[in-house]
Amino acid sequence: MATNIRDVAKAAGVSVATVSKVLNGYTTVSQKTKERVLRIVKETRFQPNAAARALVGRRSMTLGIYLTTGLTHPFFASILSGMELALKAKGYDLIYLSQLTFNKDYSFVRHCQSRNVEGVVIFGFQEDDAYFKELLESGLPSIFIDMDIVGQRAGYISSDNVDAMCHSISYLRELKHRRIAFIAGIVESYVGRLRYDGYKKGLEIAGLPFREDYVAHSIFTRESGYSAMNSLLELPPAERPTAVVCCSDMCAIGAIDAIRDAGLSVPGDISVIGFDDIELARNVTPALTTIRQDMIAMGRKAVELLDELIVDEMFASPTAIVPTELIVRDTCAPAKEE
Amino acid sequence: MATNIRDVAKAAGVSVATVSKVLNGYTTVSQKTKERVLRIVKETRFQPNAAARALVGRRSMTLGIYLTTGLTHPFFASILSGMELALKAKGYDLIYLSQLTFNKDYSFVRHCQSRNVEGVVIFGFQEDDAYFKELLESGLPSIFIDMDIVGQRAGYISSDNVDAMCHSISYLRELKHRRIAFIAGIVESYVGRLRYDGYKKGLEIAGLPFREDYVAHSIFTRESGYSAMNSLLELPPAERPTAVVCCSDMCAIGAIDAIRDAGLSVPGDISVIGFDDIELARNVTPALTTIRQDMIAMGRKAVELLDELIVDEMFASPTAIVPTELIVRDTCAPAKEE
DNA sequence: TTGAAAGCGCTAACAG
DNA sequence: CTGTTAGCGCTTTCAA
Repeated sequence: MATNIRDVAKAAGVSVATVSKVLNGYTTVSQKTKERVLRIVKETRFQPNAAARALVGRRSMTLGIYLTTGLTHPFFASILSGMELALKAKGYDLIYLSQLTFNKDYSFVRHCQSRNVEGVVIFGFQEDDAYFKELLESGLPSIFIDMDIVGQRAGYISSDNVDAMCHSISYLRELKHRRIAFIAGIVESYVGRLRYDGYKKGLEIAGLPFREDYVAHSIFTRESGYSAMNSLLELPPAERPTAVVCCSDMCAIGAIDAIRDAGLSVPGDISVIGFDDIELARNVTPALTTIRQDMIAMGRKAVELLDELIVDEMFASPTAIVPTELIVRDTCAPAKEE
Repeated sequence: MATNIRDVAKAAGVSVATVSKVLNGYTTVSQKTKERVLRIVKETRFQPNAAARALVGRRSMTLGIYLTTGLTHPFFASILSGMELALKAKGYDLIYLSQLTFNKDYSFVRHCQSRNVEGVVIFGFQEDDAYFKELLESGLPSIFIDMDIVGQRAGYISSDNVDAMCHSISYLRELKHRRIAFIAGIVESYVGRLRYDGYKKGLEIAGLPFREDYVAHSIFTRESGYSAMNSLLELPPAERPTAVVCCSDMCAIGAIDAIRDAGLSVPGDISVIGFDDIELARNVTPALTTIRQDMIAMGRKAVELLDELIVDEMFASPTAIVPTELIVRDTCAPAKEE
C-alpha cells in the first residue's frame, strides 16, 4: 500500500495534483493519464488519508449517532441496520457519540465540530433540551428520530403513530369489539401523545364513543402496563373492556400478566394489541399481535435526509413519516356476543 | 469558539507552540503562561481539530468495532455499553465498521489505515478468515471477543465457558440430578467447543459418567434446540435425562417448547439451564435459569486491553477470561426420587 | 492538460 | 521558558 499520494504520483510519473484530480473525479485529466494513475492506485492499493482530506477543508465523510435512551433500547440495532445501508451507499462512516462523554462543559455538539462530524442522528426521548438548543443553533445538520424537533438544519423522522392506532382499532372493530380500552404511555412524550391521539381518532372512525375510564396510564414498561391493566379490570364486569390497545409491547405484556392474574384469558376474555414488535413480541406465549415499526426504513431514511441536509445548504427542515404494519399473531379473538 | 490554535495564541499573547505545549501537558511551560492559555482556551471554548492532530502523525484517538454476527446479536448493546465506559476513561472515539462496506478489494483493515483507526475490537463467530489473516499481518492492534485468535498485536477476551458449565452441572447435582443431558452448539465454534468441554469436565467433577447419547446437537437457535430436545426425548423413559444444560438461551427455550409439546413439564419433569442470560431469559414463563455472561465487563476489558496494545509496543497477545454467574430462576427443580 | 505551490490546523524539533 | 519553523497528506488555485 502506497503510503501517500506522492508515492502514487511518482510511480505514475505525474504530479500529486494530477493524482488528486483523478481521485476526485475531475474531468480535466486526459484519458491516458487518468488510466495510468488509476492503475497505480489499484496496484498499490492506495487509500487517501482521511484526516488530511478532512483537514484540507472538504468533507470528513463522518456522521454521528447520539442516543438519549441508552444502548439497551430495543430499536437501536434495527436503526443502525437501516443506517448501515444508506451509510454505505453514500460513503459515510459512523461515529458513536456516547452520552457518557459529554456534559455541560463539553457537549457532543462541540465534539462533532472538533471531529469534523458532518451531521448527526439523534434517537430517543427528549431529555436534555439544553443540548438540543445548542445543536439547533450550531447549524450542525441533524435528524431526530421519534422527536418532532425541526430547525433550519434539523428535521425528524417518525412512524405514523396515529395511523397505526387507527389500524389496530379498526382490526378490533372487525372482530366485533366495541369496548376497546387504551393503555397510554407517557403523554408528554412525542410518541405517547400521538398514540393517544391515534386512539381517539381510531374510535371516532370506528364510530365508538371515547370513554375517559377506558384510558389507563403507564410509562411504556411491563410493570406499569400491569398496574394500568389492573385499574381497567376494576370496572364492573358488564362494562369491562373486551380489548385493550397498548402504547408498547412491554406494556402489553404487563397487561397480559394482569389479565391472567385476574383469572381471565388472552385472547379468550380480552384481546390485546401491542406497539413496536420488539423481539419479545413473537417469543412470548401467546405471541403478541402488535404494530411493527419499520426501524430499518427509519434508520436508512435518517441518513438519506441527513445527507441531503449536508449536501444542499438550501434543504431545510426535512421530515418523514414512515408507515407501520399490523402484525397479527395470537392475542386477539372475536368478541363474544354481547 | 476559537477556530484554531492561532486565535488562541494571539488572544493569550503567546506562540502557537506554547499553546500546543499547554494543551498536550508539557511541563516546560511556566505556571503563569499555562494558566493564561488555559483561561483563554476555556473562554473561547477552543477544541483542537482532531483531523489536524491525527494528520501530524500522533494519535487519532479512534477505535473501531467490527461485528461478524450482524447487528441483531443480543450482546451487541451490552458490549458497547461496556466499551463506552473505557472509551470515556481513555478518551477514545468509536467508529462503527460496517460489514456491508467491505469486500475482497477493500477490507476493513485498509479502511482503518486510511481513517487512522488505532485499534479494533472484533466480535462474533469466526467467519471470514481472510480478513483476520490480513488483520493479524497488518499489525493493527485488535481484540477479539469470543474467538481465540492471538497474534503479535492481537489478543482475545472470552467468558469462562468451561467453568460456567461446571457450575451449572454442580448446581443440578445439588438438586440430586444424575441424568444430565447437554444440547451442544456448533462444536466448530470457539464457544461451542468450550461449552462442550465444560460439560464433560462438569460431569467428571460431579462424578457422573459421560454418555454419548446424552449429547444432542444444535446451532444455538430456538428451532435447533427444539429438535435436539426431541431427539433426547426419544430415549426410553427410564433412561430419559432429568435435566438438560444448553449451549444458549434460545436453544434452551426451544428445548422447553419440545418438553411441553411432549406433554412433560419444566421444571416438574425436566430441569433446564440456558447460557447467556439474554433479555428473553427473564421474560419467558417459567423464567429461565441460566448462565450470565458479563458482556459489560468484556466490552470494557476489550477497550482496556486494546489501549495497552496501542500504547505499549511490547505488550503482546493479551488475553482475558471473564467469570460468569449462574442466575437461578424457575426452570430447575430437585430430581424426583429414583 | 499538467504541475508548482500555498495552506488546512496542529505538533515537535530546534534555536534562542 | 518561549518562539520559529518544518512538515503531516491532501486539495485547489493559478500559471504554464
